[in-house]
Amino acid sequence: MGQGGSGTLGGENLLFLTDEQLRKGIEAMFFAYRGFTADPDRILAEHGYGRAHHRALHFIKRTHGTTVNNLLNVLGVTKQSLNRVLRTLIADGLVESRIGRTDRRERNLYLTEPGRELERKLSEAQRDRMRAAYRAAGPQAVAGFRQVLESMMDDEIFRQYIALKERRT
Amino acid sequence: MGQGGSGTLGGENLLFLTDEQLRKGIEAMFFAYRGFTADPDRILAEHGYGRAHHRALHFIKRTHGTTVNNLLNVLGVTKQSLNRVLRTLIADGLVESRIGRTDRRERNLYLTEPGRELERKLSEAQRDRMRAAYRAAGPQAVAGFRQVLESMMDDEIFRQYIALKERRT
DNA sequence: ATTTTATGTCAGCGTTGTTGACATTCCAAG
DNA sequence: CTTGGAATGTCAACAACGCTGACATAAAAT
Repeated sequence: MGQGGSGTLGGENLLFLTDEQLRKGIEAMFFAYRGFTADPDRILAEHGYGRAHHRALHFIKRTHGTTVNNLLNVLGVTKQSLNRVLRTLIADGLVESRIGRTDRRERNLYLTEPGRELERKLSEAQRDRMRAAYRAAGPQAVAGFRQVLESMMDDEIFRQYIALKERRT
Repeated sequence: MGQGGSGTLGGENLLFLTDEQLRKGIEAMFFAYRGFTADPDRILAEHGYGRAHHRALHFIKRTHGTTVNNLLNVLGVTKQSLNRVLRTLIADGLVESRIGRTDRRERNLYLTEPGRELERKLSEAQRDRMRAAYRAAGPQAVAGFRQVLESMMDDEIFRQYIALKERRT
Protein backbone atom coordinates (compact mmCIF):
# COMPACT_ATOMS: atom_id res chain seq x y z
CA MET A 1 0.00 0.00 0.00
CA GLY A 2 0.99 3.58 -0.50
CA GLN A 3 2.82 2.83 -3.68
CA GLY A 4 -0.34 2.93 -5.73
CA GLY A 5 -0.65 6.66 -5.31
CA SER A 6 2.51 7.34 -7.26
CA GLY A 7 0.53 9.74 -9.40
CA THR A 8 0.92 12.41 -6.76
CA LEU A 9 4.62 11.76 -6.48
CA GLY A 10 6.00 13.26 -9.64
CA GLY A 11 9.55 13.04 -10.90
CA GLU A 12 10.48 16.05 -8.83
CA ASN A 13 9.92 14.03 -5.67
CA LEU A 14 12.65 11.67 -6.71
CA LEU A 15 15.04 14.45 -7.54
CA PHE A 16 15.58 15.27 -3.90
CA LEU A 17 17.37 11.95 -3.54
CA THR A 18 20.71 13.39 -4.50
CA ASP A 19 23.84 11.69 -3.27
CA GLU A 20 24.31 14.64 -0.98
CA GLN A 21 20.89 14.16 0.59
CA LEU A 22 21.55 10.48 1.03
CA ARG A 23 24.94 11.16 2.54
CA LYS A 24 23.35 13.47 5.09
CA GLY A 25 20.91 10.72 5.97
CA ILE A 26 23.74 8.24 6.37
CA GLU A 27 25.68 10.54 8.65
CA ALA A 28 22.57 11.39 10.63
CA MET A 29 22.05 7.68 11.19
CA PHE A 30 25.61 7.30 12.42
CA PHE A 31 25.52 10.24 14.83
CA ALA A 32 22.02 9.48 16.04
CA TYR A 33 22.82 5.88 16.81
CA ARG A 34 25.69 7.03 18.94
CA GLY A 35 23.40 9.34 20.87
CA PHE A 36 20.85 6.58 21.08
CA THR A 37 23.26 4.24 22.87
CA ALA A 38 25.23 6.81 24.86
CA ASP A 39 23.10 6.92 28.00
CA PRO A 40 22.68 3.17 28.46
CA ASP A 41 26.38 2.69 27.72
CA ARG A 42 27.25 4.91 30.66
CA ILE A 43 25.02 2.95 33.03
CA LEU A 44 26.31 -0.36 31.71
CA ALA A 45 29.91 0.71 32.22
CA GLU A 46 29.19 1.36 35.91
CA HIS A 47 28.13 -2.26 36.24
CA GLY A 48 30.96 -3.65 34.14
CA TYR A 49 28.66 -4.62 31.30
CA GLY A 50 28.53 -3.78 27.62
CA ARG A 51 25.93 -3.18 24.98
CA ALA A 52 25.48 -6.90 24.41
CA HIS A 53 24.22 -7.29 27.97
CA HIS A 54 21.68 -4.56 27.42
CA ARG A 55 20.34 -6.25 24.30
CA ALA A 56 20.04 -9.57 26.10
CA LEU A 57 18.22 -8.02 29.05
CA HIS A 58 15.90 -6.13 26.74
CA PHE A 59 14.77 -9.11 24.72
CA ILE A 60 14.58 -11.48 27.67
CA LYS A 61 12.22 -9.01 29.26
CA ARG A 62 10.25 -8.67 26.04
CA THR A 63 9.84 -12.41 25.60
CA HIS A 64 9.85 -13.97 29.04
CA GLY A 65 10.88 -17.59 29.06
CA THR A 66 12.46 -17.44 25.63
CA THR A 67 15.16 -19.94 24.76
CA VAL A 68 18.78 -19.27 23.92
CA ASN A 69 18.07 -20.27 20.35
CA ASN A 70 15.21 -17.82 19.94
CA LEU A 71 17.25 -15.07 21.48
CA LEU A 72 20.21 -15.42 19.17
CA ASN A 73 17.96 -15.40 16.14
CA VAL A 74 16.58 -12.05 17.23
CA LEU A 75 19.94 -10.63 18.20
CA GLY A 76 21.62 -11.86 15.06
CA VAL A 77 24.75 -13.16 16.78
CA THR A 78 26.18 -16.63 17.21
CA LYS A 79 25.13 -18.69 20.19
CA GLN A 80 28.72 -18.76 21.39
CA SER A 81 28.83 -15.00 21.53
CA LEU A 82 25.50 -14.77 23.28
CA ASN A 83 26.47 -17.50 25.68
CA ARG A 84 29.36 -15.53 27.12
CA VAL A 85 27.05 -12.64 27.89
CA LEU A 86 24.35 -14.88 29.34
CA ARG A 87 26.86 -16.68 31.52
CA THR A 88 27.86 -13.46 33.27
CA LEU A 89 24.26 -12.32 33.64
CA ILE A 90 23.31 -15.67 35.15
CA ALA A 91 26.37 -15.72 37.40
CA ASP A 92 25.50 -12.21 38.61
CA GLY A 93 21.93 -13.26 39.34
CA LEU A 94 20.25 -10.99 36.83
CA VAL A 95 18.96 -13.79 34.65
CA GLU A 96 17.60 -17.18 35.57
CA SER A 97 18.06 -20.14 33.24
CA ARG A 98 15.63 -23.00 33.73
CA ILE A 99 15.85 -26.30 31.91
CA GLY A 100 12.96 -26.69 29.49
CA ARG A 101 10.07 -28.83 30.68
CA THR A 102 9.08 -30.33 27.36
CA ASP A 103 12.56 -30.35 25.87
CA ARG A 104 15.34 -30.71 28.37
CA ARG A 105 17.92 -29.45 25.89
CA GLU A 106 16.40 -26.00 25.94
CA ARG A 107 16.98 -23.32 28.53
CA ASN A 108 14.16 -20.91 29.32
CA LEU A 109 15.40 -17.48 30.30
CA TYR A 110 13.84 -15.13 32.82
CA LEU A 111 14.84 -11.85 34.45
CA THR A 112 15.22 -11.97 38.22
CA GLU A 113 14.17 -9.00 40.29
CA PRO A 114 17.66 -7.41 40.14
CA GLY A 115 17.66 -8.12 36.41
CA ARG A 116 14.34 -6.36 35.98
CA GLU A 117 15.69 -3.43 37.95
CA LEU A 118 18.73 -2.93 35.77
CA GLU A 119 16.68 -3.41 32.64
CA ARG A 120 14.29 -0.75 33.85
CA LYS A 121 17.13 1.68 34.49
CA LEU A 122 18.57 1.12 31.04
CA SER A 123 15.23 1.34 29.28
CA GLU A 124 14.30 4.50 31.07
CA ALA A 125 17.49 6.22 30.03
CA GLN A 126 16.94 5.21 26.44
CA ARG A 127 13.24 6.02 26.47
CA ASP A 128 13.98 9.44 27.91
CA ARG A 129 16.18 10.27 24.97
CA MET A 130 13.73 8.80 22.50
CA ARG A 131 10.87 10.71 24.10
CA ALA A 132 12.80 13.98 23.98
CA ALA A 133 13.61 13.44 20.30
CA TYR A 134 9.99 12.53 19.53
CA ARG A 135 8.67 15.58 21.32
CA ALA A 136 11.13 17.90 19.64
CA ALA A 137 10.29 16.55 16.20
CA GLY A 138 6.53 16.17 16.58
CA PRO A 139 4.08 13.37 15.83
CA GLN A 140 4.19 13.61 12.08
CA ALA A 141 7.95 13.41 12.04
CA VAL A 142 7.77 10.38 14.32
CA ALA A 143 5.52 8.58 11.89
CA GLY A 144 7.98 9.27 9.10
CA PHE A 145 10.87 8.20 11.26
CA ARG A 146 9.28 4.84 11.93
CA GLN A 147 8.36 4.36 8.29
CA VAL A 148 11.89 4.93 7.06
CA LEU A 149 13.41 2.73 9.76
CA GLU A 150 11.09 -0.12 8.94
CA SER A 151 11.96 0.12 5.28
CA MET A 152 15.62 0.06 6.15
CA MET A 153 15.51 -3.19 8.11
CA ASP A 154 16.39 -6.50 6.61
CA ASP A 155 12.94 -7.83 5.90
CA GLU A 156 14.00 -11.35 6.70
CA ILE A 157 15.25 -10.60 10.17
CA PHE A 158 12.30 -8.42 11.02
CA ARG A 159 9.66 -10.88 9.91
CA GLN A 160 11.45 -13.54 11.89
CA TYR A 161 11.20 -11.41 14.98
CA ILE A 162 7.54 -10.66 14.48
CA ALA A 163 6.79 -14.34 13.88
CA LEU A 164 8.68 -15.16 17.04
CA LYS A 165 6.63 -12.83 19.16
CA GLU A 166 3.40 -14.18 17.78
CA ARG A 167 4.44 -17.77 18.31
CA ARG A 168 4.91 -16.99 21.96
CA THR A 169 1.30 -16.02 22.67
CA MET B 1 9.64 26.39 8.41
CA GLY B 2 7.14 23.85 9.56
CA GLN B 3 8.02 24.28 13.20
CA GLY B 4 6.03 27.46 13.66
CA GLY B 5 2.74 25.61 13.64
CA SER B 6 3.14 24.13 17.10
CA GLY B 7 -0.32 25.42 17.92
CA THR B 8 -1.76 22.51 15.99
CA LEU B 9 0.00 20.05 18.29
CA GLY B 10 -2.29 19.74 21.27
CA GLY B 11 -1.89 17.71 24.42
CA GLU B 12 -3.39 14.66 22.79
CA ASN B 13 -0.36 14.49 20.56
CA LEU B 14 1.80 13.78 23.58
CA LEU B 15 -0.38 10.91 24.71
CA PHE B 16 0.88 8.70 21.94
CA LEU B 17 4.25 8.58 23.66
CA THR B 18 3.44 5.48 25.63
CA ASP B 19 6.25 3.25 26.79
CA GLU B 20 5.08 0.76 24.23
CA GLN B 21 5.40 3.27 21.41
CA LEU B 22 8.83 4.26 22.62
CA ARG B 23 9.88 0.64 22.88
CA LYS B 24 8.86 0.05 19.31
CA GLY B 25 10.94 3.03 18.27
CA ILE B 26 13.92 1.68 20.19
CA GLU B 27 13.67 -1.72 18.59
CA ALA B 28 13.16 -0.19 15.17
CA MET B 29 16.36 1.75 15.68
CA PHE B 30 18.20 -1.43 16.61
CA PHE B 31 16.98 -3.48 13.67
CA ALA B 32 17.31 -0.65 11.18
CA TYR B 33 20.87 0.08 12.17
CA ARG B 34 21.73 -3.53 11.52
CA GLY B 35 20.20 -3.33 8.07
CA PHE B 36 21.93 -0.02 7.53
CA THR B 37 25.39 -1.52 8.08
CA ALA B 38 24.77 -4.99 6.64
CA ASP B 39 25.71 -4.29 3.01
CA PRO B 40 28.93 -2.38 3.67
CA ASP B 41 29.88 -4.99 6.28
CA ARG B 42 29.76 -7.70 3.64
CA ILE B 43 32.00 -5.74 1.28
CA LEU B 44 34.39 -4.85 4.07
CA ALA B 45 34.66 -8.48 5.12
CA GLU B 46 35.81 -9.41 1.61
CA HIS B 47 38.70 -7.00 2.01
CA GLY B 48 39.49 -8.01 5.57
CA TYR B 49 38.29 -4.72 6.98
CA GLY B 50 35.69 -3.77 9.57
CA ARG B 51 33.21 -1.02 10.20
CA ALA B 52 35.88 1.21 11.66
CA HIS B 53 37.67 1.26 8.32
CA HIS B 54 34.50 2.32 6.57
CA ARG B 55 33.98 5.21 8.94
CA ALA B 56 37.55 6.39 8.48
CA LEU B 57 37.30 6.21 4.69
CA HIS B 58 33.99 8.03 4.74
CA PHE B 59 35.15 10.99 6.77
CA ILE B 60 38.54 11.25 5.11
CA LYS B 61 36.70 11.56 1.84
CA ARG B 62 34.30 14.09 3.31
CA THR B 63 37.06 16.29 4.70
CA HIS B 64 40.07 15.84 2.47
CA GLY B 65 43.34 16.63 4.17
CA THR B 66 41.89 16.40 7.66
CA THR B 67 44.21 15.58 10.53
CA VAL B 68 44.14 12.54 12.79
CA ASN B 69 43.02 14.76 15.63
CA ASN B 70 40.05 16.16 13.71
CA LEU B 71 39.07 12.72 12.60
CA LEU B 72 38.96 11.18 16.03
CA ASN B 73 36.83 14.04 17.32
CA VAL B 74 34.28 13.29 14.64
CA LEU B 75 34.44 9.55 15.08
CA GLY B 76 34.32 9.75 18.86
CA VAL B 77 37.06 7.20 19.46
CA THR B 78 40.51 7.45 20.97
CA LYS B 79 43.44 8.25 18.78
CA GLN B 80 44.99 4.90 19.65
CA SER B 81 41.96 3.08 18.36
CA LEU B 82 41.82 5.15 15.20
CA ASN B 83 45.52 4.74 14.67
CA ARG B 84 45.31 0.99 14.32
CA VAL B 85 42.75 1.36 11.56
CA LEU B 86 44.65 4.15 9.82
CA ARG B 87 47.86 2.15 9.95
CA THR B 88 46.36 -0.70 7.95
CA LEU B 89 44.69 1.66 5.47
CA ILE B 90 47.98 3.46 4.90
CA ALA B 91 49.93 0.22 4.65
CA ASP B 92 47.45 -1.06 2.08
CA GLY B 93 47.78 2.12 0.07
CA LEU B 94 44.19 3.31 0.48
CA VAL B 95 45.07 6.38 2.50
CA GLU B 96 48.00 8.74 2.22
CA SER B 97 49.37 10.50 5.28
CA ARG B 98 51.37 13.67 4.63
CA ILE B 99 53.23 15.58 7.31
CA GLY B 100 51.59 18.94 7.92
CA ARG B 101 53.18 21.95 6.27
CA THR B 102 52.45 24.55 8.90
CA ASP B 103 52.62 22.15 11.86
CA ARG B 104 54.91 19.23 11.33
CA ARG B 105 53.30 17.27 14.18
CA GLU B 106 50.09 16.93 12.24
CA ARG B 107 49.37 14.38 9.54
CA ASN B 108 47.05 15.35 6.72
CA LEU B 109 45.02 12.44 5.42
CA TYR B 110 43.93 11.82 1.84
CA LEU B 111 42.33 8.97 -0.05
CA THR B 112 44.43 7.47 -2.81
CA GLU B 113 42.74 6.31 -6.00
CA PRO B 114 42.24 2.75 -4.67
CA GLY B 115 40.95 4.30 -1.47
CA ARG B 116 38.43 6.39 -3.36
CA GLU B 117 37.37 3.30 -5.23
CA LEU B 118 36.63 1.25 -2.12
CA GLU B 119 34.92 4.20 -0.49
CA ARG B 120 32.72 4.57 -3.55
CA LYS B 121 31.77 0.91 -3.45
CA LEU B 122 30.86 1.09 0.23
CA SER B 123 28.94 4.34 -0.12
CA GLU B 124 27.01 3.07 -3.06
CA ALA B 125 25.88 -0.01 -1.21
CA GLN B 126 24.77 2.09 1.72
CA ARG B 127 23.16 4.75 -0.43
CA ASP B 128 21.27 2.10 -2.36
CA ARG B 129 19.65 0.86 0.80
CA MET B 130 18.99 4.36 2.06
CA ARG B 131 17.49 5.35 -1.28
CA ALA B 132 15.23 2.29 -1.31
CA ALA B 133 14.04 3.10 2.21
CA TYR B 134 13.48 6.74 1.31
CA ARG B 135 11.51 5.83 -1.79
CA ALA B 136 9.38 3.31 0.03
CA ALA B 137 8.57 5.79 2.78
CA GLY B 138 8.11 8.91 0.71
CA PRO B 139 9.43 12.48 0.97
CA GLN B 140 7.39 13.52 3.95
CA ALA B 141 8.50 10.51 5.95
CA VAL B 142 12.10 11.30 5.06
CA ALA B 143 11.78 14.79 6.46
CA GLY B 144 10.43 13.36 9.70
CA PHE B 145 13.12 10.74 9.79
CA ARG B 146 15.84 13.36 9.58
CA GLN B 147 14.16 15.54 12.19
CA VAL B 148 13.96 12.77 14.75
CA LEU B 149 17.52 11.61 14.10
CA GLU B 150 18.87 15.10 14.53
CA SER B 151 17.04 15.49 17.80
CA MET B 152 18.47 12.20 18.97
CA MET B 153 22.10 13.14 18.43
CA ASP B 154 24.31 14.41 21.14
CA ASP B 155 24.18 18.11 20.41
CA GLU B 156 27.74 18.57 21.49
CA ILE B 157 29.21 16.06 19.08
CA PHE B 158 27.08 17.24 16.21
CA ARG B 159 27.88 20.89 16.61
CA GLN B 160 31.53 19.99 16.81
CA TYR B 161 31.27 18.19 13.50
CA ILE B 162 29.45 21.04 11.81
CA ALA B 163 31.98 23.53 13.12
CA LEU B 164 34.73 21.30 11.84
CA LYS B 165 33.36 21.21 8.33
CA GLU B 166 32.97 24.96 8.26
CA ARG B 167 36.45 25.58 9.58
CA ARG B 168 37.79 23.62 6.66
CA THR B 169 36.42 25.90 3.94
C1' DA C 1 67.50 26.87 26.69
C1' DT C 2 64.36 24.39 29.22
C1' DT C 3 59.86 23.13 30.45
C1' DT C 4 55.18 22.40 29.06
C1' DT C 5 51.75 21.21 25.73
C1' DA C 6 50.03 18.98 21.51
C1' DT C 7 50.13 15.39 18.00
C1' DG C 8 50.71 10.96 16.70
C1' DT C 9 52.71 5.91 17.41
C1' DC C 10 53.46 1.53 19.89
C1' DA C 11 52.08 -2.00 23.49
C1' DG C 12 48.86 -4.37 25.97
C1' DC C 13 44.03 -5.24 27.86
C1' DG C 14 38.70 -5.99 27.71
C1' DT C 15 34.36 -6.63 25.23
C1' DT C 16 32.13 -8.98 21.80
C1' DG C 17 31.96 -10.72 17.41
C1' DT C 18 33.67 -15.25 14.95
C1' DT C 19 34.57 -20.68 14.04
C1' DG C 20 35.64 -25.34 15.91
C1' DA C 21 35.06 -29.13 19.19
C1' DC C 22 32.09 -31.29 22.31
C1' DA C 23 28.31 -32.89 25.79
C1' DT C 24 23.54 -33.61 26.29
C1' DT C 25 19.04 -34.59 24.76
C1' DC C 26 15.57 -35.76 21.54
C1' DC C 27 13.77 -38.42 17.85
C1' DA C 28 13.59 -41.66 14.17
C1' DA C 29 15.20 -46.09 11.95
C1' DG C 30 16.16 -50.58 12.50
C1' DC D 1 15.77 -51.29 22.79
C1' DT D 2 19.52 -49.56 20.55
C1' DT D 3 21.83 -46.81 17.56
C1' DG D 4 22.71 -42.82 14.59
C1' DG D 5 21.64 -38.29 13.40
C1' DA D 6 19.84 -33.65 14.46
C1' DA D 7 19.15 -29.95 17.70
C1' DT D 8 20.48 -27.31 21.77
C1' DG D 9 23.66 -25.35 24.53
C1' DT D 10 28.75 -24.92 26.62
C1' DC D 11 33.82 -24.42 26.40
C1' DA D 12 38.11 -22.80 23.90
C1' DA D 13 40.62 -20.00 21.06
C1' DC D 14 40.98 -16.19 17.65
C1' DA D 15 40.00 -11.42 15.35
C1' DA D 16 38.15 -6.60 15.31
C1' DC D 17 38.04 -2.60 17.76
C1' DG D 18 37.00 -0.11 21.77
C1' DC D 19 40.12 1.45 25.96
C1' DT D 20 44.45 3.28 29.05
C1' DG D 21 49.40 3.93 29.56
C1' DA D 22 54.04 5.02 27.91
C1' DC D 23 56.59 7.41 24.70
C1' DA D 24 58.78 10.14 20.58
C1' DT D 25 58.60 14.32 18.21
C1' DA D 26 57.38 19.03 17.28
C1' DA D 27 55.58 23.41 18.78
C1' DA D 28 54.87 26.86 22.18
C1' DA D 29 55.67 29.06 26.53
C1' DT D 30 58.70 30.60 30.17
